[in-house]
Amino acid sequence: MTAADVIEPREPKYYLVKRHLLELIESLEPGALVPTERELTATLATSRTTVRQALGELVGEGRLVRRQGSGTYVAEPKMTWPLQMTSFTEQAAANGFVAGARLLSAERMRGTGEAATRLRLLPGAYMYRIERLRLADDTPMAVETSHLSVARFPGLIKALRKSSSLYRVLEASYGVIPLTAEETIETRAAPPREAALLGTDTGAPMLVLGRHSFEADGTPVEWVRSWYRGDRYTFVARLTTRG
Amino acid sequence: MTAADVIEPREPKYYLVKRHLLELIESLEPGALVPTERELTATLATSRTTVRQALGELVGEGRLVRRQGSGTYVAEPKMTWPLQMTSFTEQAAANGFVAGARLLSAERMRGTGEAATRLRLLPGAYMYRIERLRLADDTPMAVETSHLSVARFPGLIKALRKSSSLYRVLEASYGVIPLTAEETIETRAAPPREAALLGTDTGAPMLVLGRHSFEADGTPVEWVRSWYRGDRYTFVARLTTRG
DNA sequence: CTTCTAAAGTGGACTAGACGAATCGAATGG
DNA sequence: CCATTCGATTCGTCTAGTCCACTTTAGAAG
Repeated sequence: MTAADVIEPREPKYYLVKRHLLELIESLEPGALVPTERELTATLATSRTTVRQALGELVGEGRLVRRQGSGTYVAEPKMTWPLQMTSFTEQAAANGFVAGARLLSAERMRGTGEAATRLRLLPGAYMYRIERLRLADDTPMAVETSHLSVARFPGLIKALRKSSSLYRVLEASYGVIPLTAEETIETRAAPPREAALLGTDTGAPMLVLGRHSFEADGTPVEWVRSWYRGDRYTFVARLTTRG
Repeated sequence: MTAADVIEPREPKYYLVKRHLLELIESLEPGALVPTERELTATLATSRTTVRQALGELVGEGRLVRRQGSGTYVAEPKMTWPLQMTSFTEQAAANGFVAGARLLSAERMRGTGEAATRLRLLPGAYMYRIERLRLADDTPMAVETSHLSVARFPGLIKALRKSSSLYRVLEASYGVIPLTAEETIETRAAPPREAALLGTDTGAPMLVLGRHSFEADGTPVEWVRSWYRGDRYTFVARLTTRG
C-alpha cells in the first residue's frame, strides 16, 4: 500500500454525462425541458445507451422525469414523509394530506413464510393478506401489503371496505391499539406491478418500508410491507436519546 | 375506464430473466457460483445486456455479488442497522461491532449552502467539513461528511485525530451533548468516490442518511450526511406512539 | 518443488442500431 | 370552425458486438 493510501476512483463516461446534466438541471426550473436523448448523444459524442444510463440515475434520484413520446423534464423537488406515527392515515394528516386507500386484493390464506413467523401464527393457522394502494389527496403514494391473524380479527375484510384506516378499524371493532412498532427500511427495484400502480417504470429505485407492530403486552398485531417511490420521497424520523 | 379498473403491467424481458435468477438463488447457498453472463445469455436466448440488467438489479438488492474476472456469486444476507441512537459509535456497539473511523479530509471553510443554513451560521462564518470513512470491525460501512461550526468548537480537528468518536469529543472537550436529532433517509446512486471507498460500483443503489442534531435548548450541533451501501444494509427504527 | 508467465475466461464499459409505444401537432376532411 | 387522421418525434426495449480490466489456472522455467 502506498503512503497516501488514497483510493483513486476512475470515472465512467456516463458519470461525466451525469455531472454535465446535473449542472444543466441546476440552471433550470422544475418542469423545464432538457435536450432529447439523441441530441445529448450527438453533442456529448457518446452513445444513446450511455446517455440513458446517466438520465436513468437522475430520474431515480428524482431530478428528472421522463415522458415517453414527449421528452425529459426537470422534476419537482422530493417530498418528505415523516415516519414517527404508526398509521398511514395519521402520517398523511400530519403532512397535511387526506389519506385514502383503494383495496387491491384481500384474501384469507394459510400462514406461510416471514409473515406467519412475525405474527406468531400456529402451524396451519390462517392469516389475511390485504393489498391496498395508499393515496394522499388521491395521488398514489404506496403499495401496502398487510398481514394479520384471521383468528384474532374475524370479519376484518368486510369492516375494511367501509373505512380506509386499518388502525381505526382495529381499535373500533376489536379494541386493539398498536403501541410500538419496528420499522425496517431498505432499497429495492420496482417490480412491474408496483411500478404500474405507482406510475413509474419497472426497476425504478424504491424505498421499501416494513412495519411490525405490537400491542402493549408485546403481542404482534400486523406485519406490513409498503413500497414507496424512491424518486419522490425522503423519509424523516425524529430521534431522541433515551435515558 | 373499464369496470375492473385494473392496471395490467407488461413484464419486460429482463424481468423474466430476473425471476428466473431469483428462483435459482433461492435454491443455492450464499457463496455459490451462478452461471456466467455468457452462459445465461445462451441458455435464456437473450442478449448479454438484458442479462446484465437483471443481474445488476439483484446485485443492487443484495442477492448477488459480482467479482470481475472471477464470477457472480450468491450474496450473504443483508445486515440490519438500528437507527435509534444518535452516534455511529453507539450504533456499532449496540450491534456488537467495534466502531472505527479513517479521517479522509478535514477542512475549515466558509459556511455555504444547506450546511450553513442548518447550523444557523452567520453570513461569512466558518464551518468544519470533516469527511470520515466509518468502520465496523475494520470493515468500511459508510462515508460520513460532518459539518460543524468553527466558532463553537475551536480546535476540533486536532481533537478528532485522537478519538474516532465525534460525540465523545464534543462531550469531553466542549460539554456538548446532542439530545435530539432529525434523520432523513433517501436512495441515491453511488458517486465514483463513495463507491470506491465502500468497495462497490459507481451507480450502485445507496441509502443516504442525513442527521441534523440539536442540544436540549434547540441549538443545532452538527449536520451529517452518511452514505451506506443499499445492497448491504437494512435500517431498523423502533417507534412508539407518543402521548 | 517452487516460481513465474502467458493464456483463457470472467465481469465492466461502451457502441451502433433496430423496432416498438406513446405523444403531439399539422394536415385533412367534415 | 371542429374533429379526426396520420406522420414525425420522443422515450422504451432489446440486440449483437467490441474492447478492456481483472482473476484464475495451467504450463513453462528455474
